[in-house]
Amino acid sequence: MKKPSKLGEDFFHNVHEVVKLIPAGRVSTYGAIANYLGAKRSARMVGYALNGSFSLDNVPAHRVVNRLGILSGKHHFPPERPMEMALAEEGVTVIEDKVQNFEELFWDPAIELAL
DNA sequence: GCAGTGACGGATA
DNA sequence: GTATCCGCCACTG
Repeated sequence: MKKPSKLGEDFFHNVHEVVKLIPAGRVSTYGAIANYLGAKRSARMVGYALNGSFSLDNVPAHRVVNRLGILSGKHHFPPERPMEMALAEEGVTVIEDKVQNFEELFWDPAIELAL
């Protein structure tokens, strides 16, 4: 038997996997990912997991924002490459730390991966 | 084991 | 829109 815990290393890993599945030019939210992983009330854990994503190069954490489309984690990015810039490079318009056209760019794993 | 903290979300005022 | 409170769970001291 594996670890019976709902959240743990698997959760941490799953978050990275889902984030890596986000197509360029699209964005997702902590809540959506948490919901997809079955921990919709643990959106905080998603943010925590993304914090560990800095150990990896394949995790585009800049595509993950809060439900308002605000770059909540921009303060955790290196000043050399802020989220706003990374998103702009992919065609996402960001004004004052907020994703414009958020509803259209929103990518929900629970929906996109369910098809 | 307990308290504080955190890249959140929702409800309430 | 802002402020406050609660819930949820992992990490750190």
